[in-house]
Amino acid sequence: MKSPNEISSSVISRLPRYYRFLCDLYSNGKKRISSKELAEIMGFTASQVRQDFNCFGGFGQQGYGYNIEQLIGEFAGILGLNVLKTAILIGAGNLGRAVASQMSFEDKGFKLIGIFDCDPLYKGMKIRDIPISADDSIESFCAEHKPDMAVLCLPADKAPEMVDTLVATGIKSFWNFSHYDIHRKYPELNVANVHLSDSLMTLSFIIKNNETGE
Amino acid sequence: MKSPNEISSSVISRLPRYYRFLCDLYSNGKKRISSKELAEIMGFTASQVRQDFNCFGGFGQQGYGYNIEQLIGEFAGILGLNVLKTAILIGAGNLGRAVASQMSFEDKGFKLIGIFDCDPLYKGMKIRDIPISADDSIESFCAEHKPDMAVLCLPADKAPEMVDTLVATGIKSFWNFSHYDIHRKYPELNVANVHLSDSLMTLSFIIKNNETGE
DNA sequence: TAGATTGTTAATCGATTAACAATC
DNA sequence: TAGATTGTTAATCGATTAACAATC
Repeated sequence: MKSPNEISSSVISRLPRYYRFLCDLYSNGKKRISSKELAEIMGFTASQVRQDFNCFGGFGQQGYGYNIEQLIGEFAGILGLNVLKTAILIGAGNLGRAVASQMSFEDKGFKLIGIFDCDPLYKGMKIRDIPISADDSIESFCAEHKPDMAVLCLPADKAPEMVDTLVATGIKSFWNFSHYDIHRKYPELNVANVHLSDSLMTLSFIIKNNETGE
Repeated sequence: MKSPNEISSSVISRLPRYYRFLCDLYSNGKKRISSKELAEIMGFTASQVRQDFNCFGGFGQQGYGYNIEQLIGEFAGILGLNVLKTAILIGAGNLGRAVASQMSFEDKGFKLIGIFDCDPLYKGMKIRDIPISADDSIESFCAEHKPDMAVLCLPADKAPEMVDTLVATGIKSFWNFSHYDIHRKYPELNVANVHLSDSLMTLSFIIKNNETGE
């Protein structure tokens, strides 16, 4: 059992994966699992699974293993999925609309309450019953609804100014799909970056080295 | 200088970031940089930058630092961005269309040559001049064009069968947005996974722990 | 009870950081 | 030449793995 700020980033990066695999197992009807079996499925070692789990508490039982339903509950709590956080989405281009319409925010404790775009083309459109509003209404909207988090789906060149605006209205957390490096200017904010192009470059690297290597 | 398979996954995960920051610096007119300065911008240590670079060769010059244009070229080569790879995209839902229309595949050496969806709703539509075709034409298309890579933007429940089909046609690399775990069945394939929901859960975790912690 | 599997401590392994001689 | 900064070796730090007593 460790205090939250002692959890290493290696462990943190594995938490969503645990949650995902456990939910999967449970929906397939599995009720309990040993560290050995889970490790096999996820490609870890049993030691690592037990070490990771024990950062947060002793969830298992000797001779038996872990109760999957209980584990799912524990991880939901660890990840804060049951804490309600309101969110707005900035940038209703292809990516923004895809995220707004497909991501199940609710399962992660987020509630999408507003969508904004500078292009009047989208005005009047709705995604999941949320109207797309003009950029210039963001400040008044935030003043009124105090959203906790902003999803950034706009081009990198428009991001710096937008982040300044949003930070000024009190938003402290960002799910950032743009290539603007928020942490550099605002190291105190909560940021999760999604760099799709990094992922594609990694695949390019893997392909290149498998072709020459083997 | 290390051989490709000696490069640790920690180093690999940093390569796209180096490339991204260096391109950024260059487009801002910067010509040379020291490990110290680059480290500061990227949030690494100077030692780490030099260690990382020297996995691939001695690109710098004592007393001077690194030439950014040269570095960009080296990293493009390391990442295989100049090797042409053809790609198809499966699943033209919101996410698939967003990826097809916004991702700059060309910059990473990929060429998107086909888009497929099981839903006839999309039939006849084009994205970037690439027509969306029906799922049942995938096999003949692959037999003819032998694509190197497939982007998977379909639901997890349809993914296993699709991967079997694609593997049978000879595709060895996948950019996987679905939650199906390809590596479990096919450990030999080249796979880069994108788990947007993992990223959002990580943000949830960060938010939760900053609120209680500070 | 015997077998299984945990929680946890100790050992190993690898990655990051520090230091410094080489050299531009 | 003096100053700056690399490439690289050594030291440190942290993460993963192994081992095992505790116990269900």
